[in-house]
Amino acid sequence: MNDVVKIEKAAKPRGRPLAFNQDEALDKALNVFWARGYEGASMAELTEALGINKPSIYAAFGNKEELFRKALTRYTTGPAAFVGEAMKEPSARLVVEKFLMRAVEFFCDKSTPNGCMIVQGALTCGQSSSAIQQELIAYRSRIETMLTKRFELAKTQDDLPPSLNTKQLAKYIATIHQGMSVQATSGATREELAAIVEIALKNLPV
Amino acid sequence: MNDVVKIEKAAKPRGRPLAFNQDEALDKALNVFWARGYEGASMAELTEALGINKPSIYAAFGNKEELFRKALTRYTTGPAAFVGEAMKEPSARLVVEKFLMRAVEFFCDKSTPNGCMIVQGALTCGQSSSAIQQELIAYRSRIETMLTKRFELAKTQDDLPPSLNTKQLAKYIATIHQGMSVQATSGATREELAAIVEIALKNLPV
DNA sequence: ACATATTTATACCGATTGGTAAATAAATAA
DNA sequence: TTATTTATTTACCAATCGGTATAAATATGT
Repeated sequence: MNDVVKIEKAAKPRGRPLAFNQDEALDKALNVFWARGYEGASMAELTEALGINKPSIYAAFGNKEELFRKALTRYTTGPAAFVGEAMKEPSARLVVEKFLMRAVEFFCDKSTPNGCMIVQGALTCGQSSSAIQQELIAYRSRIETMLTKRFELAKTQDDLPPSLNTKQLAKYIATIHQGMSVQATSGATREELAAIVEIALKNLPV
Repeated sequence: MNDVVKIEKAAKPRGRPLAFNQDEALDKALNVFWARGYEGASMAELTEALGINKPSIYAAFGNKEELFRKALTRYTTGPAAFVGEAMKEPSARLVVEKFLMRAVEFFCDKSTPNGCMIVQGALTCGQSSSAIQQELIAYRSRIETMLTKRFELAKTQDDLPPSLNTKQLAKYIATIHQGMSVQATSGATREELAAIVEIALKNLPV
């Protein structure tokens, strides 16, 4: 009975209701961080983009660092979720193909900032941002690990030769990915990057 | 006679002599900008690294932007001069090989910051730094143009097939280069990057 | 109606940003 | 020696940085 009550109770919040949607605000913050990087995005620009005042941002998201982390999570689970999806492709070649081709579309999508937030979010920065810098390095490393593990799986499926150095191949793919992110930020077009992927795919061992 | 006088006159400067060597100071500034990027390097950190006071820096180099530009010129004509050197190799393959292999050594040199200053100097930044950002994009584009022209030359020497899209190949090489810069900044080792170059070189058309 | 809880807007905080004015120090020219 | 020129030091500038105290506004609970 208590359980029922707890479930039924829709828990109407007590005080003044939030005047903004948290997820929408996070999306707007994401766009600013994505385009400007962690340090390049000032709280002033963020508040303007979110359309809410600073104290509301701090109440809802903590501080700038936490706001960035929450935006980053929304990035990986939202627009950048294709990375995890690509790993599920049935062959190593298809995994790489999907990963890189989807990345090209993603980097050049005109409705979002160019390039990858994880690559350019804090490549270089002042001492005060080294925590974020290290976290982004860890994110990048994680993508490489995903590729490595997927290639290891492919080995057990006779999809890749047993002699293959999977870490090396993963790092090669990651390097192409990161390089294309820089290219996209510098104005490279979808067609140009697609041509790069085509070249890069030529020397896969399958 | 006047000419002789002009030449002989060693032009002893009139007032108090500079207490520091401009080139050495520029080298120190270069190291800070290289490691931290344009925005990540504060004037406070720069003055400390140079060991001279702010007014002396401003008197000698103008402002932060000009100091960065002068450091950048010193970078391209100094430690990064191998890029131009590589273009002089006798074949397209050797050009690419030298360019990428030297870049690996360069990015991982423990006596200098990791990665490439032109790639990470201002990939993302606040609005106020967009001039520097654009200049670095132009620098990157220039490297690509150098490669493209070198490949065009190779075509005339029967060193590359006439059907080859030289711009595409140049962009592919530049993408590897930029990706490796990101990797080096993230802690990749010389051996890891050398392995990437080896893979990348496999699909050259020669 | 009144107390309580929560969010809002305004105005502000100290620290740091890039940049400089003013005075002193060290050299040459006369 | 004295005037002139240039570089140094110290101290400071307005603007911006990330972050917050305070009080008014808006909801629910009783």
